[in-house]
Amino acid sequence: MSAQRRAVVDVFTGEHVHLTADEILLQARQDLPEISRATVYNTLADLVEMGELLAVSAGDGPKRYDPNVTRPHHHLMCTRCGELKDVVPDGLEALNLSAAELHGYRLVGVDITFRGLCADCGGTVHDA
Amino acid sequence: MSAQRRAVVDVFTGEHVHLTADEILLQARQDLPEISRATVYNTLADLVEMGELLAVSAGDGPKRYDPNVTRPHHHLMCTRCGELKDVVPDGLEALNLSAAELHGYRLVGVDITFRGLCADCGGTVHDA
DNA sequence: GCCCAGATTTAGACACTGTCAATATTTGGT
DNA sequence: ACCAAATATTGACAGTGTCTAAATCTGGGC
Repeated sequence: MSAQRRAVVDVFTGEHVHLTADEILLQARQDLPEISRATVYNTLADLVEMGELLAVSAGDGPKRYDPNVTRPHHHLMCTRCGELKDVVPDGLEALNLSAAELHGYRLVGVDITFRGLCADCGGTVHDA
Repeated sequence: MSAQRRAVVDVFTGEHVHLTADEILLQARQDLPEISRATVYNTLADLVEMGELLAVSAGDGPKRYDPNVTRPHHHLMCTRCGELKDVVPDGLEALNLSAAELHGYRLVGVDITFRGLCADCGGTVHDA
């Protein structure tokens, strides 16, 4: 394992946030200033392939990388700043598609994204 | 209302598919060959603003535009070709986040995307 | 019918996210 | 130390979407 890959992996140790590739690049450059963008993308792709990271594309904006791969979960996204939180909603078991709704698809999984405003963007404060 | 806007609106009459901006541009050009890309984007943004269309960004690839705004619904997406179907899953009412899971967010809505393979991409046929 | 203000359209440049190919460098085994 | 294979780097490229400046069109008032 090269120093570059270690620098990318190290970004995630202790971090429980969902970073974008660009944020990961900036963080990794604090350890290893000469690391290139392509290497970060390559390493992230490898980590996703290996199952060490989850790539989450929610709404607009760039993909975010989720180091929480041990517990299945869904996401709560701030529609203003893009911040993601992991959540495990209640009532998941009851959710399903009737045969008629399947339209001949072979179902693989389901992604649930709750949309809202985080505390910093006006969450529980007022209504606009 | 200009001829250009009409050409964009006309793309959706009778169509029940979820087109990308590029597909809409190509269709509109069959009526009005000189229509520009920027106008299509402007018009789509206006239609979304007016509530006549829903912009759906599911997974990778470009946004798709959903003319079904009368009935709330969710989506079933082919992870290979990107095709979208509208669905209304069972068990929606039971789905929710506990207060602890809200993390101070003000909840606005929820998007549910079922992932699968459509019939053309290997849906009900076999496993590889 | 003409004119003008405002809205709309256009072309093209630009930005962002991500991918790719060619080349250079590093790594680890022998 | 050498060599083959893996990895990293640079910079070009692609797809999607936005923006700006200039041209054009529209519709109301006369």
